[in-house]
Amino acid sequence: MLNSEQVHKVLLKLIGTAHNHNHPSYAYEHCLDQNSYIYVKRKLGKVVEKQPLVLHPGVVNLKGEVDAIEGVETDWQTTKNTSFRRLPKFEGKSQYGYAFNVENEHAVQQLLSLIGLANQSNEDIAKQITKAGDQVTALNQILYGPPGTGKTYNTINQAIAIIDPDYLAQYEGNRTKIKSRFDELVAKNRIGFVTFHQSFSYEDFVEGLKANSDDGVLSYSVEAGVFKAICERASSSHSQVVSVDAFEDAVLQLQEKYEEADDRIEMETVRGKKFEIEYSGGATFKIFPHSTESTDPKYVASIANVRKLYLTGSKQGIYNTSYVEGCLLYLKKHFGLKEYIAEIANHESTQQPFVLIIDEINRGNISNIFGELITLIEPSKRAGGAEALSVKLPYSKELFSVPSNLHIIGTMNTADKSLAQVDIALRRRFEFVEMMPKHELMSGVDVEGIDIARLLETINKRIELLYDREHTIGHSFFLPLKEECTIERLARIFELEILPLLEEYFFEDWERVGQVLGDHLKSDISLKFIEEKFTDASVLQLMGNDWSQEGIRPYQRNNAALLNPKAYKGIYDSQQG
DNA sequence: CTCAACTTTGGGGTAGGTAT
DNA sequence: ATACCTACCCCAAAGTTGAG
Repeated sequence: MLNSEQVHKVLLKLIGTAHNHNHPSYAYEHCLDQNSYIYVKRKLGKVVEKQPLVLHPGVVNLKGEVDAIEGVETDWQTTKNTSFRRLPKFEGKSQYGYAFNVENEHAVQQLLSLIGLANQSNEDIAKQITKAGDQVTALNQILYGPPGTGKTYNTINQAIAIIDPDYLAQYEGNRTKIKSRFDELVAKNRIGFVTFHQSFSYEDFVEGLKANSDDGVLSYSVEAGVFKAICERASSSHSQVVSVDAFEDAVLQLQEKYEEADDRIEMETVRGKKFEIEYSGGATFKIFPHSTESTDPKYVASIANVRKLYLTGSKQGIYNTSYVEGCLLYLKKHFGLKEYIAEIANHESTQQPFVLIIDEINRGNISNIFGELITLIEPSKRAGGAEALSVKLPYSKELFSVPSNLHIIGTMNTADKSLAQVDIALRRRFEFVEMMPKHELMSGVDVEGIDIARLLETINKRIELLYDREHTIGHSFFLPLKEECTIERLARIFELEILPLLEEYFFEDWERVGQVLGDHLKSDISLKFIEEKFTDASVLQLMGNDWSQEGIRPYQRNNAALLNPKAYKGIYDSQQG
């Protein structure tokens, strides 16, 4: 059984000390939120043993639930010891709460969460633990695999997994939700997205000179590239950018609200004093306290000071503190501005992550694009790392380093360039994650009797045999069939995507393309996707009897087969031929 | 628009009183 | 002795002023 001092300590631990510096003589007051208090009995210089914890009279509504908690005991008699001084007097008399015995900290915790003001501290801790657990994702990674294996698609998931794992967990599988969150994060500059190509250069990626013509006078300015921009944002921010953004956002909302309302907005100070504000476009809000006679705007709350108070929490050097504080309070209450202090606490350990997605990373010339910065990417050489390194940039002459909260996700198409050919510099610095076709994703998709999963699996097995596994075909080419399950769609996919891809893989070695599609096993010629351009008869007609040259046998696609289900079945089932 | 120096206000904490 | 009340003091917040 806990006595008054122990309960008090437990509450301090669970709720924090923020609001309980003022205690009446007969009780410790603990503030749960703005309108909710609980008390612990208190005797000066002594310890109260019996039923030290006093809860709001309203808990009686939760009688059943409270009784169910183990280690909590009450006779449901309102105590006369400790009045709820925060509650208005009822018919001229103080209101009293119910007194409890509690067995241990856990019991107190359960009581608190029952009152509805769940001890968020615990939830937060739990969240942080899971976050830390998920945070094993490498700083630099490249998703590689054959075309159509959903590499780019997966970078979106990865990026959200890094930045907002809770969101991903919540909406796992809900593509539209995830995509919209992704777009939102891109808009907020938390995620950067670039696609490399042959002519992508250092100037685009890190920094370059940009010519400005000002009335015919040419001048040059250094312009930051994608990479430098996101690095700066990631490092300068740590958490500030996001919070400051949230703050500016809230202020903007307030200003807009004022415009719309076309009238003063009423606010309250910390003590509940009412005052109204006006905004006339400047850097301050004009204050009109209710309890003052003067009507001209004598007082102002500068927005800069509201921001300062928000960021530092210190009232030092801020004039008209009461109103500045009131404004901030209003922003928090009406525009959901979150506590900045809390954010620092949350993110100091797990800095806000940023993500740069580099699509087709192998298409760019790595040493041209990264230049000397390639070393800075290494986790150990990041800012704050063990062997932190920085470099002076050539144009701006600024000292530059890569922050450790920037994740880089690349995608690489192994059909373009096999892994073995990849720039050594990249291989050393990135973790490579293989993405292979997942034919099982297509299982159950049936187009006029064609088992798409089997079809894909068989094609890929043949390719592996004839070429290698890096030139297989991804499942995503066939994904549209899940929506539109028709032979016409399948024919389009083959005609426009699969066949061109195969032709490219095999350098127009048509015979092999045919083999991949099982044409060699089909006895019915009309089912072959690739047919000889000239029949024996026409060769005879064109070239005469003596002509017998091996090897040169032109092939062409047999478009008729594309719409024949049997032709597709023949790919994996030789019985069909 | 900022700041410092001021007065006024009112709520918390306390001691000590009162009722039980 | 305990439970509760309350007058009063103190101090931070609210409000004021004038100068820069």
